[in-house]
Amino acid sequence: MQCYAEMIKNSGLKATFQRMTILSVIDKFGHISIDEIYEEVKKTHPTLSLATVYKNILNMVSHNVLTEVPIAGKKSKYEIKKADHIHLVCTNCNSVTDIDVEIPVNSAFEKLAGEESFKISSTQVNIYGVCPNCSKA
Amino acid sequence: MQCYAEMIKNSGLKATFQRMTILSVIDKFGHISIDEIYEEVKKTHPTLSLATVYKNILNMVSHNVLTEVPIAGKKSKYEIKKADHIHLVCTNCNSVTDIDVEIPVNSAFEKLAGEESFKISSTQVNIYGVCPNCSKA
DNA sequence: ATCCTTGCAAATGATTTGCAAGAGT
DNA sequence: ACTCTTGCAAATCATTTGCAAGGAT
Repeated sequence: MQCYAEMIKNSGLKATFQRMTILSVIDKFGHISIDEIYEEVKKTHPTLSLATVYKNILNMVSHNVLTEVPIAGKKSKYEIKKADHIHLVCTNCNSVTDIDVEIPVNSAFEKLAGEESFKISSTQVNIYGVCPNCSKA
Repeated sequence: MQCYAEMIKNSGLKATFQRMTILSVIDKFGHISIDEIYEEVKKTHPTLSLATVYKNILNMVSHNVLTEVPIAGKKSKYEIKKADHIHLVCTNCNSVTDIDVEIPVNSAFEKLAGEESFKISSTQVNIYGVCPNCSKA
């Protein structure tokens, strides 16, 4: 995840300072909610407004720079777009971890969807439970 | 899905008229958002308040009568709780359909989660795309 | 009789919008 | 230069809360 400016320009948006700052925060945290992004971004750029964070997240999601990760009972988190993968969601500490393998089930999904004549565009898999860290305590 | 009163009482809640009405609407529609529930419920019971719908959805989710289905870019929908299964989410008409098979991947999930020492409590799979109806048009 | 639940209205929180000034290409 | 983007404040929308009255067990 080297060049944020390129990612943004390639999507058709202008590479503003605000967007690059937001992207770098998301990249650093992996999965993060809008208000968390704002809190983080404020530390280095106190004038960057919450409205700007909102506008940009929406914008970058619809331009395929970011992906929304909706989570039951919580606010959505956002991540930099990459191939579909599995999320481990800790219901205790609210952390989200990627499992970086191909979703092992895409063929099964396609078969199922095919039976229903459903045209797949993307898949989203959340596994809820307790992460190793929280299990200890 | 015969006896709403039983479902509610078994969960430890009182079987009020409002809860049974809400449950029957969810049952009828399968997957439905809070404001849609309210609109529907108002038709037969105009005095049932939106606050009551909110309170009861939250309550029945935490008492395991309902399950929240979070959807990227949309408001969550709610369904009557049953075994984990796959949702086909149409990004065109916003409909949600169940695929009523065991999630074909639970063993794969467990293996993956096991490698990470992650204790699974539930899984949530959304497949986004275009449903047969919308494909025609 | 007791405790839980409702409905209302108000409070809070989250998100969106309009617009003039400023930044990117 | 031109167009897109920002920041602010206000507007809007979504959700939660407190409390007195009513309902379920």
